Amino acid sequence: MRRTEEGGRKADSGLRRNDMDEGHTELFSALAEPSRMRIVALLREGPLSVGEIADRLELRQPQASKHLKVLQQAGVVEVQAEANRRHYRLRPEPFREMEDWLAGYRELWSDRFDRLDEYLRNMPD
Amino acid sequence: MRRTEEGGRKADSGLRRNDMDEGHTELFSALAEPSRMRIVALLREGPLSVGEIADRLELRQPQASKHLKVLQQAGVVEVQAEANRRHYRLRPEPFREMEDWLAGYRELWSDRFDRLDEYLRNMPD
DNA sequence: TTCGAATATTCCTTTACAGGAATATTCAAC
DNA sequence: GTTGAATATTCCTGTAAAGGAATATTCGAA
Repeated sequence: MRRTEEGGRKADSGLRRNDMDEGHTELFSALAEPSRMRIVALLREGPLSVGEIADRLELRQPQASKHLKVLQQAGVVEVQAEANRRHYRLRPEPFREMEDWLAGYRELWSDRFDRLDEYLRNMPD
Repeated sequence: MRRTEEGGRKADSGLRRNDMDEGHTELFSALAEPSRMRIVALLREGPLSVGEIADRLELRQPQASKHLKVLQQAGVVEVQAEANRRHYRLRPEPFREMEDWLAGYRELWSDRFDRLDEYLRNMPD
């Protein structure tokens, strides 16, 4: 099969607000794997080729490719072809999305919520 | 087996800084499941019993219990027993941890980094 | 046009995990 | 103690996903 260069990024256009919570499962799933987490951490330093990633993380090349594919489908990384090499880099979007998602829980550790929490905890049935 | 009430929270005391990235895989894994994500979203409103959670999300009770167990082991929720009922509530810690983790990537979407990104993208080999 | 490097893909096997159904446990009330 | 409600656990089964090994594809260079 001809390899398509445009990247398999899943369409993220038509997300209604209610789908958001479930919509992040692919992202979390992609990050819920030690090797992929290490890849993401490594790519913080900048774009790297598959071989470099495999070397630095002591992964076999096929596994590195597979993990990168998963990360790409989740929108975490994007690829740029250059001759034989593929340079993978982090995409900022998923991190922004995660930040937005997290924001919905930020009241959890605010002082105000801590007091409400305490209140409910001691509430009689 | 006797059910222990103290909760199976995984020890999070001795985390060296280098384990952090991999250390979050359990958390991401717990959230990488639609039903659990919905449970977490639901618990934002406040503590709920297993039955209430199962009802509101149209889950069967055993599945609800299982998901809550996973969430508990990941430290996402804690339980408070009250007679027959178990009241599950969100714990703020994992959200704080995620916020910290995310902070390490925040430069990704800063203006400064965007320019660096652009620079590297157009870099000759 | 053949070769070697870089990367992707396929096939296979093993393991983790989710859902369903049934059952066990715990507790309060009687 | 027996019962019923609330919850947890076990067993089973299907499925998705990860790693290993082998192979296919692509490209630049000789």
